[in-house]
Amino acid sequence: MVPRVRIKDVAMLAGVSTATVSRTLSSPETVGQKTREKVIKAVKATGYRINGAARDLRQRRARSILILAPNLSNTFFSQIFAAIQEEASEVGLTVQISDSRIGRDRLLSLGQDGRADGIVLLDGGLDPDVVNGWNLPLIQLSEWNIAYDAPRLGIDNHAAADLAVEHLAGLGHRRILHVSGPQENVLAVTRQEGFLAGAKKRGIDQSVFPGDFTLEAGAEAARFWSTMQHRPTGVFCASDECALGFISECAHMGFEVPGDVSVIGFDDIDFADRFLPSLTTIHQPRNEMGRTAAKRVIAMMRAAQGEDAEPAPDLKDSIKATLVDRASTGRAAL
Amino acid sequence: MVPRVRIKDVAMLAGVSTATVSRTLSSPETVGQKTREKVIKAVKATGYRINGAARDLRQRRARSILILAPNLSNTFFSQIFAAIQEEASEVGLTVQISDSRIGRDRLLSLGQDGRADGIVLLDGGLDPDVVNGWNLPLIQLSEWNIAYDAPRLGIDNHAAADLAVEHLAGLGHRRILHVSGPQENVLAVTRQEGFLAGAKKRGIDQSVFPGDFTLEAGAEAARFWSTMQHRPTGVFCASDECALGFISECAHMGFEVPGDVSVIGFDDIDFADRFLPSLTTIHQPRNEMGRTAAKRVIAMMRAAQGEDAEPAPDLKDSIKATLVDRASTGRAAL
DNA sequence: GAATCGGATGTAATCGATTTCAATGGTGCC
DNA sequence: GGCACCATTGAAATCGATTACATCCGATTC
Repeated sequence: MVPRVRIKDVAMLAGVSTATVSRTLSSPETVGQKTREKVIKAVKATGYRINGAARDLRQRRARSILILAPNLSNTFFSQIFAAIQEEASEVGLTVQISDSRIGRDRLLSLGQDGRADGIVLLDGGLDPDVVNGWNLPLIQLSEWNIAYDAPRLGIDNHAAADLAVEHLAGLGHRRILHVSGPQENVLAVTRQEGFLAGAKKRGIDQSVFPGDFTLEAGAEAARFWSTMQHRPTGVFCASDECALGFISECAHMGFEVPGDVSVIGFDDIDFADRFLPSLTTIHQPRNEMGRTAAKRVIAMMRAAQGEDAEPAPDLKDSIKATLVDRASTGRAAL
Repeated sequence: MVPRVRIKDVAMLAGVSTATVSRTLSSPETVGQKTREKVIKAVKATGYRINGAARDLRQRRARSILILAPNLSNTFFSQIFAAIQEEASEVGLTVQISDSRIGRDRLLSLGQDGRADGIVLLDGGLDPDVVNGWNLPLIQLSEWNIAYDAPRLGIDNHAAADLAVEHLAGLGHRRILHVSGPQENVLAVTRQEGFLAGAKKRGIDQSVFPGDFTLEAGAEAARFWSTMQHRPTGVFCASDECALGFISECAHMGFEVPGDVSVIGFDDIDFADRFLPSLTTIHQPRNEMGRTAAKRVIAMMRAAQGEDAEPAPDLKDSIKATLVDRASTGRAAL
């Protein structure tokens, strides 16, 4: 182990005080020309890097954003993470990630140990006491929970579900099955409500199969669907994975999509476009979601640290979901 | 903003010194029964949480692992991230992630600002000076670079490619096309070498189409394939995305998989199993990879901090890739 | 020439924990 | 009873930066 270079070493080498070195690095304009040069030379010579822990302690901030999601391996989050990290990196912040289902105590610690100064929360299922107990700038993204005392950002899931129904109805489908997500999930419930409202509004014969967003649930729903007496001709799945599972199982059972049944998904994951048939779905702009959430929470962090000379930039609150019409939906057979 | 509770406040409330509070929290067995109880009561009453920055500074460690990957939105990494975070969380470490393509200086800082004490590197394309300059426990995962002075972990890509060739050859294919990855990528090059060696060994007529792992490259390769005079009957793609792109484009052009051409991918991403046809591919155990890498780097961190009373657990170094035989490959037509 | 001003720099306090070292008091043994 | 020992505890040093405050010095003003 090479002994680390400290600010004192640099100061000594440059023949100045540590205060001057610190100033040279953080606000060079307050240091004299010649001194500045000496210091910079010494910094280069020693390969000095500021010790983050020391700086964080003194400044009572962590220069770090914490992302919490209920399941890091869910590929839906990947682009969101990437977008947040990009925004963060741009302003010199680091990014921590953690699964949000790691136990109450650990979770509380994450938000209270002073090593993060802002949070992007992608989980609406946590104990509100924990979330509100963090007392940090926080934004809810995608999922939400009204008990959390924090702004939220995401698409209008109710309206998006209505888009799906509208699309199927427009193609002449009069019987539609909804494969829902887990009932404890806000997104699932809201999409289902949107579906039900949309179906009712249009006088459509609806039914719901309880799923859980997974491929397997979709496959199971397909098997159920095949046994129905009056088979719905349209199916709206609460997630793309679920829709792919449905279609895949249909193929195995000898049904054609969209010939025998039109299927529409939700999310527009990467493979939706390349699946066979390509999947009609509701597009969630995940990149934009991550980016906007990051900007928001960064603005909140600035404000919390009293740097809010200028007000936080005006960011639009709601993100617009759109329907992408591909090959998995078609006219209803008569 | 609620003023944070400091250790001093707890000490005062419990009527003891800060040293005793600290000890109660980190090594309770050294504190008297009654004192311990008083302190714990005071901790609960105040809701005290240790300030991470202060502790990190004093102990000269960060309790954090840094993950670096060339593109966070690549869904191949999701499971790896999840596995690493799980292992880390279990031993009380936090996880930072960053794109590894953020510029030399930022990158150097990440490994030198003392806010991480171990690194899992998923990028073999960084400047070796930067990587070796970190001087932190580090493990290379999946991708690697011999110029990095650090252990590596991953599957044997050469052998895995041979598995693919063997499979196709076993099905009677005598002409095989390889859709490669970018030539500056170690994985791509090694897989290609394995392919070439495997083909030569078996007297197979080979050709290579230069791709870049993406869906689009696969589609492009398919268009190229369709124009070949003696069309290969087997195709080995360097990634699953690429294979899906190939198959999808084939379908659009009216070819059948595996009727007209057998396609095999690489990685076994989540959707490989549910694609139509389901994709024969080389399975990379990403969960195990992440988990093992995390264990390794944690052991290295322990050793670096002098806690290596016991030697690091004996972890197997190489991870085994296997071929998953699904529906996208079949006997070669005569 | 004295007083004033302000830019550049240094000294020392500070952030909030951990840990070394010394002091204390109780216990057991002779 | 006296002494050695051990378990507890506290005072103060420490980690490595930032920053409030004091100081110094040359230039400007009257």
